[in-house]
Amino acid sequence: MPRPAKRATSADVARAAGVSRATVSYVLNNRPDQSIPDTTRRRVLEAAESLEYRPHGNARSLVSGRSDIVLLSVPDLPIGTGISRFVEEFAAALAEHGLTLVTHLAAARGRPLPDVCATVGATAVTGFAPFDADTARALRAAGAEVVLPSPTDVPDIMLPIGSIQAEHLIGRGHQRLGYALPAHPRFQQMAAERLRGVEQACVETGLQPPVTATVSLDVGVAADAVTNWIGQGVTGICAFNDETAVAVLAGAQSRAVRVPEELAVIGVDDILVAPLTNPPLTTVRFDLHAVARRRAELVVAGLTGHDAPAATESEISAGLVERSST
Amino acid sequence: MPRPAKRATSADVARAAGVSRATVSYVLNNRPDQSIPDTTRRRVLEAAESLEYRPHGNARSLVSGRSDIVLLSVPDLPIGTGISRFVEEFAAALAEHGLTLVTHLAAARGRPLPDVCATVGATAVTGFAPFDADTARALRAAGAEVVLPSPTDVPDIMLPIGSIQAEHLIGRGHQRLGYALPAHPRFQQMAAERLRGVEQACVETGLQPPVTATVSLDVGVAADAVTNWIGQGVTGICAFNDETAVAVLAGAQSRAVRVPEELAVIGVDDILVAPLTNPPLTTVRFDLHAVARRRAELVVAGLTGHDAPAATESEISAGLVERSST
DNA sequence: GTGAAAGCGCTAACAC
DNA sequence: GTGTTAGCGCTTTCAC
Repeated sequence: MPRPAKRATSADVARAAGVSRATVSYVLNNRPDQSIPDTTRRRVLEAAESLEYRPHGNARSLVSGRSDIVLLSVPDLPIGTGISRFVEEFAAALAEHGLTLVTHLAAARGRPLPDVCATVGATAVTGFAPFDADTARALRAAGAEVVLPSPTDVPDIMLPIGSIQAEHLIGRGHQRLGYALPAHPRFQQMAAERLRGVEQACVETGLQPPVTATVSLDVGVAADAVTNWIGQGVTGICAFNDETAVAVLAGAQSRAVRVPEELAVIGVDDILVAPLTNPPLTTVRFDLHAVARRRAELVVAGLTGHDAPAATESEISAGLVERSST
Repeated sequence: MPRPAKRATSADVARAAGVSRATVSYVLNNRPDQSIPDTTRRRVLEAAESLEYRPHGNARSLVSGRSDIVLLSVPDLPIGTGISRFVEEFAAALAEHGLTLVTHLAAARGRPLPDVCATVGATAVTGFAPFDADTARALRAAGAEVVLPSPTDVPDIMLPIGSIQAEHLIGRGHQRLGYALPAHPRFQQMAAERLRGVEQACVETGLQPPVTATVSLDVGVAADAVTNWIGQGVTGICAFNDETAVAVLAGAQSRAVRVPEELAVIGVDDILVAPLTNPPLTTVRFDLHAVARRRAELVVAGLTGHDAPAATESEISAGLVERSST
């Protein structure tokens, strides 16, 4: 069978079916307000099928003035976290609503976000942290109808991770906590957020604030931190993430500090190797799948003008994964 | 200053500058074949600036018949690998050529790839494994000008990982190797590929083929595998990836098998915790950055019709990261 | 050097 | 019920 070199257009289908382009459009979009006889409908459908016709998204969004593209601004963090998982889940969730995800690395290289927003014609733009007022305005001017999260939104991906960690440790009887900060500069903001949660939990329980230390992914550095913690009577460590927690574990081991008897450690993320450390790492895992779905819902809600269904508490919360390191 | 509610169009700029839309187009696209007086040029530029004008990518590609969108089909693998890193690097590399990356999860959920290709109007489609003839044809019919890798291409992301691992071990005097396969079904194909590299290296050196075992991320399972390997005189293990390698390490430790004296282990990926294991994990790291750039070059070359510059050997190769587990 | 006009593929009023 | 027409924002001959 002869293959059309170029992709088929709506006009090709119309010609093949012996109808007008309007009719093709009606049939293919299932317009309820148009009643098309079954025979015509079938002819159109068959023609479209045999020509392998697919509507041209660009042209369509040009006329509707609204694309189905959602832009995600990804912070240029060192990898190993759940971010990529989030991205994939988010893309899948959006796809179910007929939306297409485009990610943009918010690194120095590459064009500014509003430019990208305009060139891809994004209808919605979202990121991990709220956009500042200027950026948000520029994004709107670039054509974005929905910009999330806004500064007033409780960023729904910022779960009370720190509190969960601290409460777990406190519930186990620990009276003096330490916090292991990551060394990478890009993580500082997120780390501060989580540390705040730990501090809050300490205050509420009448404990002193946690003793912080920056722990790079180096056994020596971690070992020194451990020694210092022990010296200050700290018995439980909340680590920024699992990698940092593994470093603390390694540091403790190198100083012959027993975990969890002398020092309990809790991480965040439940990375694949978490059950394989010695002892197996206790950690906080948040359900990226649910968070991503939730975010997709918010985007869709913003686009349709409807309110987003209230988030089910359990849907977006983080869960403790207890193993033997605490 | 009054903000335009809607995004500015080329016509708005023309009006503000007191010129025609054509002139705006010439100025903004720096058309060399048109000589525009500096005063006019400046007026246009200023108008565009003050209106925050950004060209509308959709409309542009509608007329040029070619979008700047590259579609990446991502296999639905369990995360923790370098895939996400590749995606991010790839997106950045494409962005430098003015191309936009859209990723699509090749999972069951979601529409078939050719559909997605057509709706986003992708000019190029690429993936990790070659597309079969039918899919490739459908993609072309959907408007893709470039489809990579083709079955005849040597998939440039499939580096000779297995060989590198095996050669390292053999170079250290190991005479009998083991291979630790991952448990996850989605990894089987990639694992088979790497295993093949190990087998090949063994054949070339006159060794017996490696003793394979499937090692899930469970200490018990790994421990049994270790015992079995030791029983068969195996002294060096190539693991499918670092997570699997960490499992082997844990298994060895639980059976009091000393690493690397009794059993050497080498992984792949250089995950963040690799230097933190006990002993620190030797691994093979491939430069995702280079691989991604290379892939972007291939796409651009295909689009422009030029030949891609030959890959510098060192550019796309994988590198050994020696640590004390071998 | 600059403007007028056509047209990319599609949808939406409005005729017939 | 279906076809005709206009136009989304942009680029691009082709006159002027």
